[in-house]
Amino acid sequence: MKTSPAPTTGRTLAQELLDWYDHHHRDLPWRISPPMAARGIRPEPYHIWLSEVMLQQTTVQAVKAYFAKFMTRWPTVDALAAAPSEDVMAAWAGLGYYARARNLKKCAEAVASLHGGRFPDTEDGLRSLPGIGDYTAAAVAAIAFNRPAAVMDGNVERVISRLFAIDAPLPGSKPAMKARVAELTPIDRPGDFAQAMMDLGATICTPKRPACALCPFRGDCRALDGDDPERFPVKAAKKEKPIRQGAAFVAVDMDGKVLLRRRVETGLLGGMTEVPTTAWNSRKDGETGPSAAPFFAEWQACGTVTHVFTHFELRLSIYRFHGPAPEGVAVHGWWEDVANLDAQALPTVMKKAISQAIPEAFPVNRG
DNA sequence: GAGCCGTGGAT
DNA sequence: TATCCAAGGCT
Repeated sequence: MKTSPAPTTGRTLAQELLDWYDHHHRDLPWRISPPMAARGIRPEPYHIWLSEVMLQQTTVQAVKAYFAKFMTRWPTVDALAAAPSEDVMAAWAGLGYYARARNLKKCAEAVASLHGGRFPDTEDGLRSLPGIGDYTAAAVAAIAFNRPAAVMDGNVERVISRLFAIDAPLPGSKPAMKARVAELTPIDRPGDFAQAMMDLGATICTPKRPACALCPFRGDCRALDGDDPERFPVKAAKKEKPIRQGAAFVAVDMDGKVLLRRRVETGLLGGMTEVPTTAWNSRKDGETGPSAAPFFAEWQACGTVTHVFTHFELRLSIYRFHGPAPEGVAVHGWWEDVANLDAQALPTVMKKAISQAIPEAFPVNRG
């Protein structure tokens, strides 16, 4: 057991990590692996940027299919900039945090029109673009442009907080932790260092049951010295989620078309497609029943759908109608063929609501 | 600075 | 079942 020490010098730690990365890095569709990099292959900034935005608060597993879809449909940032917003939103549907998709489009347009289709190659330049914050600016600068930027995400926070046994709770301790990262980041291979820290956090230095025996920092880790790595990082307590309730109305006309609407551009599910719903509030369900439907008809109750958002839980009562569409009902929306619902920008909660009323709307072809 | 902003997988 | 939380950004 070490008594003092100061973990070894920053350069040594970085070297230990890079050696580990050379052997244990993950192969990812947007990544240039060390052997490829050794042959002079550089990452494509567009690919790094797109993957980083998709990966914000989102798992690698979930991102892979979306990244492939975007690569096929929009191979360049110019192609993405020229795409209709509705197409981009529909392609993003299901991935969540839809402000990312709106900003993705804005960012692509800015790069295409203001920068000639090339991403800025500095942290500050990247940081000024829509949807690119501290993390993404540093990540793209380091990975795509080999800039020695201090990259800190949730993985890095975990690794650093354990390595130095930082007791101060997040997010307050973030600046101090970033300073540590900056000290450790090597001048050569800053991009690989950043990716190595994140791979380490994702595969070895995990939130639960970290595989410390396999960690390149096992001889330097203060948390491991203390015998309880899971204690880090220390985080501020989070508050509980309120429950909101509402009703959703799935209307199907005589041609088998469903009444849809587009949500306002900002806020929750901004710019996405929905079926008509009441407001989502905390009142009792009886006050938001079929009397709030988009038109008067024999609405049939068909159960409830529960969906958990980031800061509240939603309980939606679902109502179904099948019959001739009243005149003028779709002035603020449109009737969409059930067979074409997959091409719409429907967030998951809306697919759940529609599936409750029309079980065959989204055939379960998985598994 | 703290609240808002999705979703699905792991434990 | 409940909880956490994943390559965060914007206001």
